[in-house]
Amino acid sequence: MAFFVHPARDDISLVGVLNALGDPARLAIVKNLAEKPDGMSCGGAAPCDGMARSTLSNHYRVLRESGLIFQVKKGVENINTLRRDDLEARFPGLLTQILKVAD
Amino acid sequence: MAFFVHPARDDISLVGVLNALGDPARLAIVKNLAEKPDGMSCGGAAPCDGMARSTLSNHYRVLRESGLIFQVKKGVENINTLRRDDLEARFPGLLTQILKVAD
DNA sequence: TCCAATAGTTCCGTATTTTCGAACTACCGT
DNA sequence: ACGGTAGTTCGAAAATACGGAACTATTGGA
Repeated sequence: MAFFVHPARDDISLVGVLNALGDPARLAIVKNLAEKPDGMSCGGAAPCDGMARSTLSNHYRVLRESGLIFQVKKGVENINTLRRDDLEARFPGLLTQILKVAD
Repeated sequence: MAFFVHPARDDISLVGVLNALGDPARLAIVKNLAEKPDGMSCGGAAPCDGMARSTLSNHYRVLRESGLIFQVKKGVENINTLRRDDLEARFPGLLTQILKVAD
C-alpha cells in the first residue's frame, strides 16, 4: 500500500548534503526525522507552524534530491524517512556528527 | 604589520557553517586552507581560475561571516586562516569529519 | 616622489533562487 | 459522490548570488 513518491537518488554529493542542511527549516526537519526511524509525515516533521505548505513542500524536495530522505506515500500522507544507512555508507560518520553537534 | 581585516565573529552557528560549506567553491577553499595552518591568500586558495574576483571576494566574506575563517591583511594580500580551534571548541569533531569525507 | 602592477573590495545591474498564496491532485471515510 | 485532509504545482514577488567596472590599498621600481 505504501510506494515511493520518487525514486531515491543514489549519487549523494557532499555539497548537496551540506547545502540541504545549511537551512534552519531543513535542519530542523532532519533533526525531527532522526528521532523517528519509521518516518514522519511532512506536516508531522514540520519545523514550525505558520510556514506555507508550498514552502514546506519545497524543503522536502530539496532534502529528497540531496539524498537525505526518501518519501513513500501512505494513504493521504507522505512518510519521510532519513536515509541513515545510505548516508553512513557514502559519508561515514558525517550525519551522526552533524546531529550530535546540532543537539 | 599584519592586522585583522575584520573582527573574527564569535557566535558561530551550525546552519551558518553548513550553509557556507554547502557550496562547491567555498568547500574547495576550505579544503585548501585545511592543508595550510599558516593561511593562504585569497588568490592562492582560490578553487579555480576564471572565477571573477568579486565572486571570490563574496565567498570569502561568507566564510568569514560564518566563522569558518579569519583574515589578516599582510602587505597587499589578505591571508585567510581556517579557525580550526574555534570550530572544534564550538562543534567538536564536526569540521574534522567533514574534511575527512571530503577527501 | 611618482608611476605601474598586484590584490581585493564595493557598487550595481542582471540572473537565479526562495517564498507563499491560489488552484489543483490524490486519497480516505461516510 | 461529497467533504475533509495532505501535499504538489504554478506564478508572481521578494531575496540572494554572480560578475563586470570602477575603486582602494600596498608594494616595488624609475
